[in-house]
Amino acid sequence: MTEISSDVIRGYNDTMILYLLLDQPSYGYEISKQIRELSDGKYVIKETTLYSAFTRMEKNGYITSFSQVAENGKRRTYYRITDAGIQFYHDKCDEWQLTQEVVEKFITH
Amino acid sequence: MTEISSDVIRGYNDTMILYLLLDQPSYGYEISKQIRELSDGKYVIKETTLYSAFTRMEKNGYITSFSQVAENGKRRTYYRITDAGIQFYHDKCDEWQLTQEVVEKFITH
DNA sequence: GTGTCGTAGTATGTCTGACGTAGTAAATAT
DNA sequence: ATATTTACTACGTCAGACATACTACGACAC
Repeated sequence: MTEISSDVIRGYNDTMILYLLLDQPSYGYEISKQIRELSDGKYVIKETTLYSAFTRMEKNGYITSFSQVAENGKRRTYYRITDAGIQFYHDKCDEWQLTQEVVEKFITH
Repeated sequence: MTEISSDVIRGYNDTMILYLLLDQPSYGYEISKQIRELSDGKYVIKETTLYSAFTRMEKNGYITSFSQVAENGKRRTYYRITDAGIQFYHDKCDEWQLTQEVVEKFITH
């Protein structure tokens, strides 16, 4: 039986970011907007949290970065998810299911 | 609109402990066993995590402690939930609902 | 009579993710 | 001209989780 770590949503920023990279590469500002929109404004990721997540995930091999000049002439750092990143994302989804089940037992509705 | 903090399950140990104190006072070893049992062994709280949660929550006014000699002659530190603790617990339950809704948007099943 | 297991903790220190604060710089809106 | 939006980087702090280690008592086996 898998034991879930107690350090849970704390690490779910990474999962949210990876989800948004599944379809195509993206960059900080865009990811930030998408998280805000997808969550209906309920969750707004802090810039420092976001960019440090990029750094951490690149170090862990879950994403790779490349620099590119956008239509508007600004240079952006884009991030692309790797196979290891996809794997990590799916593992986190499984962990989330387990976590939900556990936490639910201690919640009163 | 309430914004959820990104520091989430990380703080849910407190919620689980408080849940187990709702009915009657209890102590570390017992709480630990109950968490393991209620979660079907999926979550086993670490001793240090548990006892530091007690210290923190007492400081925050969510629980109070008293020492008592048990049937077996051993001295135990019992903890009792306070009104502020009950309030905190319910707030956490609400937060959990919100968090679930948000995270779900980024999870693939 | 000794060793191990279960009970019931305490002490100390480290690590990590989140985030506060601040600053840079170019493009766009007013 | 100025403010706002876009798109970051740098630096430092904090809290919760947890690793490691230690104490102490009772029961029970061998």
